[in-house]
Amino acid sequence: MTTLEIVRGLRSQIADRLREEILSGRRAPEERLCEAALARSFGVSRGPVREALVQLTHEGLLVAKPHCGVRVAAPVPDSILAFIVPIRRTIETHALSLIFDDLNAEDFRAWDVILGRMARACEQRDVAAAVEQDIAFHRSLLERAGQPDLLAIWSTIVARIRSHFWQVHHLRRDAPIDVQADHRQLVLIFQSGDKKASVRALKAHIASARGDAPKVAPPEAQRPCENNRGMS
Amino acid sequence: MTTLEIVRGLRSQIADRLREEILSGRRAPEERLCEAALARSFGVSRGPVREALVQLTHEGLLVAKPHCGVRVAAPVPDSILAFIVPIRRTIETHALSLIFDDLNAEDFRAWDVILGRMARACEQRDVAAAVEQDIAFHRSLLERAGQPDLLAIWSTIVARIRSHFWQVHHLRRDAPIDVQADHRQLVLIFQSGDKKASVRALKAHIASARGDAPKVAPPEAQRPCENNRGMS
DNA sequence: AATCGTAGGATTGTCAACAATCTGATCGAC
DNA sequence: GTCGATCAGATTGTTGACAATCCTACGATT
Repeated sequence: MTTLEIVRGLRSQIADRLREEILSGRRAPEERLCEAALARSFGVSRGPVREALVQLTHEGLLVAKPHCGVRVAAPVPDSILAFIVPIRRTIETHALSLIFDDLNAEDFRAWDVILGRMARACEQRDVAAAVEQDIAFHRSLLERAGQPDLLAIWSTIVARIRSHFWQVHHLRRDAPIDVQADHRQLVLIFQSGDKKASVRALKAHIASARGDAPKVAPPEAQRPCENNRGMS
Repeated sequence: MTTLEIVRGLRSQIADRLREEILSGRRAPEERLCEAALARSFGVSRGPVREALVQLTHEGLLVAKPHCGVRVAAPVPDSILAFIVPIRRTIETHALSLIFDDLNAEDFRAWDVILGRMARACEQRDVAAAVEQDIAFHRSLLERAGQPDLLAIWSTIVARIRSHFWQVHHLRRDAPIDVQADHRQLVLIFQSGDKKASVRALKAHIASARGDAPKVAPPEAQRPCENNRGMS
């Protein structure tokens, strides 16, 4: 790790880089990750790498077997995805309800920063950055709610949804969706002060099919709820 | 770590012991945990302790601040508890639906073992053991479903519910609830082969301590069910 | 007397080496 | 020819020491 911001600790940095490599598809599912090799490639010792692997294992991107190292987890099946997206929606709308009456100028300023980064990412066709900002936006809702437990559950769910989001965007090489416009409109509704409408809009936002619902639904998977693409 | 089973790795053992200490109340909320002190008390090096702390942080029992170590997390507020219990219920009933038609003699034999341990724990007024077996029973449902992602989300939720369960039983010194009878009856219903009735029974079994709270959206429409005690 | 700066101690972050365990590949027996 | 045991190599699990950072208490200054 030659020259990187030193403020966040090697564990976090390694975890971030590995997460990005896995989600972008550069690390294939079932691939085994060797601690020593990773440590060498990052130019660090095995200690921080081990801790990062523990973390990513808990995030669901890796699976560990004692004395046998870790492997990249298989992608989340669509049936599970369809099942957990509504849970995510429930959590986020709940968080929004909690914070809505306290929203102030600073909140909207923070969202504006995120929206700016999102717009730039969309322009540059940077899927990685777009996904990150998308998640950052929704995460900010949860963080603002000040409920660490809610955030933890949300994170566990989103880690699964994120992988699917990446996967879809990686297979299809066409232009990244302009998620920025959607989110900006969402913020505008929040700004209007209409709580009910805002919750409704967020609910629709998370469920929105965005035109490209996966028509490749697996044969045996009967979707218990409406089709949707989850993220963004 | 003087004489313990050596098969599971120090990290898991340390994590288990710390979890038990935290949940039982022996470690007060906001208490700071020092790596070196823990390592000394367990008789191991700091490496495994660090990894265990990373794990418990992800489980929500600890909160970490860079360069400042970890502190025991504050207990989960009742409002959050009331919100996440229905989510847990949704996940478990979904898992039961998935596996129901595949249940075989071996599954029931495994449950019988758990029920035996649970009965013994109840007899001996061993809250710790009773909770563990209770959770083990429900976890087996998720593990049997063969969906690691579902299990991960469930674990995140249950970690929060568990702390509350422990807390309640620690404050009230009266006899532990006879959770064993409840679970045995549940298994009997499963054995009858009536899927609908089984799902309904499980749904009733998992109810928030303060009556049913918010509706969670996921798949099957939810119907009101009678109140019941918290976990178990 | 109150506040700021500073030094000491304690704690976390990181590293390189040792010990235990597993994988797989070769070799021999049936 | 197939199956099982054995052994080398690689990989993980663990350790103790070093470096960086932070918290606390003390003292100087206004």
